[in-house]
Amino acid sequence: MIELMIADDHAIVREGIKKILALTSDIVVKDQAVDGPDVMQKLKDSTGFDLLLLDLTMPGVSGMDLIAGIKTAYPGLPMLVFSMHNEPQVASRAIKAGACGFISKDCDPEILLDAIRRVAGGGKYIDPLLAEQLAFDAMLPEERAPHSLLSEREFEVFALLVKGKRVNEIASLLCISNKTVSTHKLNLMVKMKCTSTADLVHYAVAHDLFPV
Amino acid sequence: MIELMIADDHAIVREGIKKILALTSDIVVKDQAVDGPDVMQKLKDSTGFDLLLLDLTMPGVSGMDLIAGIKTAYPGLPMLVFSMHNEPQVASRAIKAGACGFISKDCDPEILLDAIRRVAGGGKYIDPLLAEQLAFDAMLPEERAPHSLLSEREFEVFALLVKGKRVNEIASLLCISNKTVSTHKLNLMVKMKCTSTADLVHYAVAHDLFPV
DNA sequence: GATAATGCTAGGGATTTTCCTATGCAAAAC
DNA sequence: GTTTTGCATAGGAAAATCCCTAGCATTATC
Repeated sequence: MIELMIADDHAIVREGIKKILALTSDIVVKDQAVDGPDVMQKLKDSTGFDLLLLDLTMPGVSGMDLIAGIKTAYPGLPMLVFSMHNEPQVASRAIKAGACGFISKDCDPEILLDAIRRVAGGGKYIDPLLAEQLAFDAMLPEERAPHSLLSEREFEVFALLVKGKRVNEIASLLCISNKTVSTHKLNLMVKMKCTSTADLVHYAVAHDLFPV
Repeated sequence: MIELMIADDHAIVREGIKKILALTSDIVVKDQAVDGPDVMQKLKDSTGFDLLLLDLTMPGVSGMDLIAGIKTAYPGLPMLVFSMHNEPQVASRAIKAGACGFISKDCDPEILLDAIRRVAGGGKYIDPLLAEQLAFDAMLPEERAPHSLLSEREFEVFALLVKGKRVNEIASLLCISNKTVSTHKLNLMVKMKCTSTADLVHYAVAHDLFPV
């Protein structure tokens, strides 16, 4: 019998998962939490969980920080993380932060059950679709995440642009000519396949770079 | 008997709603769709729906455009819109676009049922929490969300800027001078207390305006 | 060791955007 | 009925940014 806690701020999602799990005989929802602090509190009160099913995007603490915090406090607790977004980069970060598995919310219910059983059993699980994308990323350097192609300087400029700095401000900060910054910007935009600063920000948000 | 269609790209959410509705005897899920085009197709194939339960954030078409399009094509079909985020402004815009009701995904299952029954019966429904916030917003003009202070035209320019359009592009799209667009941009930046386009995008993402 | 590739740096000129100013218009306030 | 306020619209000058080109250093390749 797998006893797990669901952590998600959306009641409908929680209900959905509970109903899906109710169809099984080997998985039972022991408790549920609605945000980061709630998770920590309930983990402290009762340590008899076999698995934590954790939504990545909850109000309050950053999801990654929450994963890392739980991993530190309860190293033996398997965490299966799920997210609305199915960005390979996000999955990768969640795994690095200490999750044992990652699935997308648009996966089939059977996949959810499969993932829960594997992770609760000490195994690992990544959404096959995401795994495939990650594998492709690793195999084809040219096809890797665009931002990993940036040079140091380009990434610096990229970060400052996303923060809202203008070309001239960046030039002052880095003590280089605005023409140079402009060149970096041009080059990084090509590498990132973006055509505007707005696109850069969207990219940064989608990939959870530069967390607030 | 209320026959409805669920439109949501996340299987877990769809399952969750179905299971909640399965507990009732007067509501039945007749069909489901996973994205905007899918919704339109299935509406065309079968017009016998009493209600459309629509997720605002689906891949492809913008949620608001989808609502407006459905409203135009099927004026008699009641739409109950739900969203992950509970920004009052988003709810307000959805209603304006043609939705008959708006609930947040973190509402209680009972509220979902209540909302479905009311909207299918030709009534309206807004999440009480959101309604309260909207009421407060209306009462305290100074404390309102910055973007609610924007004029129609300013909001239009704001949306396009966030989408990555440049001033000149926007001028062409709206058939006005780039100087005018620039003025709108300047004014909206002041109202939004932003100093760069990047800030605008951050704001839009944080408040879940313009869902993809 | 020669050659090629990559990254950081800019200049010059074209283009875009900003900033200040201003007009007409409609609604609201007085 | 006049005044005020807010909105949409631009023009012109100035500033910022873009785009093309290029030098120089480091590293990789052969």
